[in-house]
Amino acid sequence: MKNTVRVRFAPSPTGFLHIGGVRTALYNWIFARQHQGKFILRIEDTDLERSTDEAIDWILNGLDWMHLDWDEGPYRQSDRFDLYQEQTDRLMAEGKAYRCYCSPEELEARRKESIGKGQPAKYDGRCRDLKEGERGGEHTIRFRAPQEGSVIVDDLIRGTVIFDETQMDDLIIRRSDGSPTYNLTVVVDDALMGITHVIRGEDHLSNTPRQIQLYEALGFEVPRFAHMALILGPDREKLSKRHGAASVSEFRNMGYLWEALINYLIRLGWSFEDQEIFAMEEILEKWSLDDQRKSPSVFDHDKLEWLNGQWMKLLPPEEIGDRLLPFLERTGLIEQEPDRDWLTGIVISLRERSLTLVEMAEKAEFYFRELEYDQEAAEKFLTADMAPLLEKTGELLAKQEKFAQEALHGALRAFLDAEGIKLKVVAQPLRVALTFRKDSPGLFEVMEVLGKESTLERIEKALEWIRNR
RNA sequence: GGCCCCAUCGUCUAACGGUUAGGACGCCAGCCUCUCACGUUGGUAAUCCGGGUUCGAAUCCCGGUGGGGUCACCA
Repeated sequence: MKNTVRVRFAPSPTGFLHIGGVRTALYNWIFARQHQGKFILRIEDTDLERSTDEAIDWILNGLDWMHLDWDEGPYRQSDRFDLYQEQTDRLMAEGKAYRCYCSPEELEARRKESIGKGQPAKYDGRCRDLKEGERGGEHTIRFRAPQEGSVIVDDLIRGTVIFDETQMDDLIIRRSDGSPTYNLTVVVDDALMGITHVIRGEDHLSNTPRQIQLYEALGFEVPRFAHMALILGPDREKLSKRHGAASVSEFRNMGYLWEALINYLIRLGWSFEDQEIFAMEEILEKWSLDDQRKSPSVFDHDKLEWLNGQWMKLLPPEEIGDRLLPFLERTGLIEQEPDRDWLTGIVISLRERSLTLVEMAEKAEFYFRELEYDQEAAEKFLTADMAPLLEKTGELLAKQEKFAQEALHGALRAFLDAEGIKLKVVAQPLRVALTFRKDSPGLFEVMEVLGKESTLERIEKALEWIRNR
């Protein structure tokens, strides 16, 4: 029987959950689900200086919001230092690691020197073959990397990548303060946790041969690797905060739906026929690591926005209503739970004209309170010669029993036909009266959501405004 | 600079030796229409360059060029 698939997402908690990070998590999550495997969350916080609990919260919340749940963890590497020490001791005992007494300053100086001479900036092996007691004091521990031959990375996305071992550095696996470093911890944990597939960003590809050396030195089975092409900013460099929004929480705050974000991310480097819209169930069915493109992708904000607009219409309006609530609260439009049917009506009227929840909340404002008239709109449409028609329309609406859009539409149409007036003529003044703006959802939708009382009130208010101008 | 990866419209991508090089976002125009949108129809726009291999190359090979990643007591 085949080993069950075990994959992991292993972020370091040194900042917000980056969009590239969440894509890595997404790939791993999907891969695990597709193979009835386990998705493990591991926090790589060996750098005690830079790791914060706050950042762990951001990561957990971000994954949570993206609906990427994990089966094990979160493990924290800072709880596992003993394990790394054990393995380091083993390497030392077997002569596969050694103490290095070179200070950071010393190393820096020698690095500069060799770069100056056009040599590769690798550790020069100064302490590699020290005799007992030759140097002393504060020291790190370095892995004695094999120096001849080559390491072959058989990558699921990139194919066979060959690295020359003569290029390989003796990397530090334990700092002078006794803490373990990334390249050791990642190998030890992936091995001990039984990780079968390491799916991560291409920025880790060059780490892979050194990690393979470590797996072999430790006698661990080497997992399969898959290095996915990176997401780039508009300047074609690795996407970062420099490029504006780059964290999950920012997208969330900008009113994006997680479904859209996932949909967007999965289409980077992958496609299925001419399809653009993918729900998670469909992704699980159709996506495959084997189809993943090797070239990096530029993050396109416009396309994400379009996709979000699609998802705003795709999800049930009740659901969008739920998601909209925090944004309405944020702008002070509601203090308490509004009537759900009413909220749903608002969503239905706005979902075809809002690309994000933020935009929807902004556009919804007129439903909640009376606003200042848009100056241009009022001047153009709330004119003295429109007053009589507006007034008659008000009277007509006042007579309507059933304040539903079809009925209202029919009634007004009949009235206007009898008078020989086009709907167009009264539509704009009416719109300004009801919504204070020159563009809005359909008039009759607005009336229905607003209700008879507010509708008549607002028409009355507009008439008064005309009289006073 | 060393090592590694990558290369089709501006962007995301399809075409896995034979297509008028397809779709999507964006942009432009028409239609729809009570406004704005949505929708819809059409348009704009690409195989980085040079050599091979082949009857035939976006596709395979080689070499350039270009872009990216990585070279920490960060992960």
